[in-house]
Amino acid sequence: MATRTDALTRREQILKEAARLFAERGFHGVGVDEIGAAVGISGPGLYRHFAGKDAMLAELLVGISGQLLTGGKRRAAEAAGNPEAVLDSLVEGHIDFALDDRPLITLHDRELDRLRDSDRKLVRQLQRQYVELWVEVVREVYPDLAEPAARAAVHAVFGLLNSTPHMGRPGSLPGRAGTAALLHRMARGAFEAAAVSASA
Amino acid sequence: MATRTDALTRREQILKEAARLFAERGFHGVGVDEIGAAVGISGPGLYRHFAGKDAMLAELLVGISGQLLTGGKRRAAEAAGNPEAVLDSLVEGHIDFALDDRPLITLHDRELDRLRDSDRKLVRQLQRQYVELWVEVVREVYPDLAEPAARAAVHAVFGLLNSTPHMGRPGSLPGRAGTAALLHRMARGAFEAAAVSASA
DNA sequence: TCATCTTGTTAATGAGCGTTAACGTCCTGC
DNA sequence: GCAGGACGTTAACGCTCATTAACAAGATGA
Repeated sequence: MATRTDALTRREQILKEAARLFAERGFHGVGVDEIGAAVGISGPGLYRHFAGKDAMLAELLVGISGQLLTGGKRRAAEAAGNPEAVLDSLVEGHIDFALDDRPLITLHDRELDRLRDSDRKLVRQLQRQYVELWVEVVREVYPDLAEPAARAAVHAVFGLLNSTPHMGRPGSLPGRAGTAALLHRMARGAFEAAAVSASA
Repeated sequence: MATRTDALTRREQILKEAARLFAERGFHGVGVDEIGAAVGISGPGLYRHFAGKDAMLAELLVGISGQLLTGGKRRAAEAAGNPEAVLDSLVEGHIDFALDDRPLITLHDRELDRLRDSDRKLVRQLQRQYVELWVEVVREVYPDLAEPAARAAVHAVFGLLNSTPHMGRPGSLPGRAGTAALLHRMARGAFEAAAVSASA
């Protein structure tokens, strides 16, 4: 039994490879044999670890949404009382996630509809809570922003931050730190610009 | 034979419904019978109009990329000599597209991998040209922005503008005009913020 | 030493689905 | 008025693919 120190458990290996493959070719586009092959076992051996292909996707998506929400809440609590700092921390956390787990980010808004009703509802609820967390903070930093506009702005900034999978992999970028800084500035600039509607 | 005035040709009906269904449930997630049913004919009747399911997706994606590029070139030519105006016009055109053809925007960066090699290459080439068009204009407006950063910024703004499908359909938005204006301000604000790296 | 759990394997099953065949019908133009 | 194309229909084929069955082999522990 693989412990904490030596790499990943078989289950975790499978989830990681499945995430990569799902992100590359879509849930329906990848077969169980391929997922098995990616971890060195073949085909139906996966069923010793998961109830089915659907269960892998469900666990991935619920995990993503949960991680985002949990991390967001933690950051909000850490910088509580300082909305500017909370917003910066949320942006930073989301960027880390987008840069470090590109396949998961891709899955996150691409394969949600393939889930069983109950799982989909759960994921949507987690996503909604995450959005609301952002909306609240954004409205504290920019009080002039009405709630519908704030919500739209938050979705737009998510789109901005989640664009990392579309950027060519290696050399065309300013490096990880530079990309993170660029995205951070752009996100804050986008919110700032969204809020100037108060003057009109 | 349906002419320009009365609604859509059968082919166009099919493409429209196929786009909607592909966007909702993914290319592999929707069957030809469903597409047929959506236009009132059933299943294999589609093969009188298209060589196959793949051909529908190919025509949709090539069409999208082509429209975006053509429109972008036209706008660049119309406002030539005034980079600020060109950039605003590009942003406006992209927003119109994102708001009026949400299903197509969704397909655009979701199902590209399901194409035959030749079609995929064509679409990628059109997309690349479109990106380059933006990058050139952005670098004229913000000369301090290095090319890799400009390219990353363009992708990020595409992500921002293409976020419309994630916003709840009707009442939660500030209305079409308001949403368009909001997205426009945010896009410009994001570029502006991207460019302030020169001061650091 | 022997039951048992874990973790695999390969072969079979069965459903879903894209595609083709074979066959009608209506409209059009000579 | 009738040949032929445009446009549909239903039935059948064949392939892919998730899932299950049946079976094996190494570790564990009484």
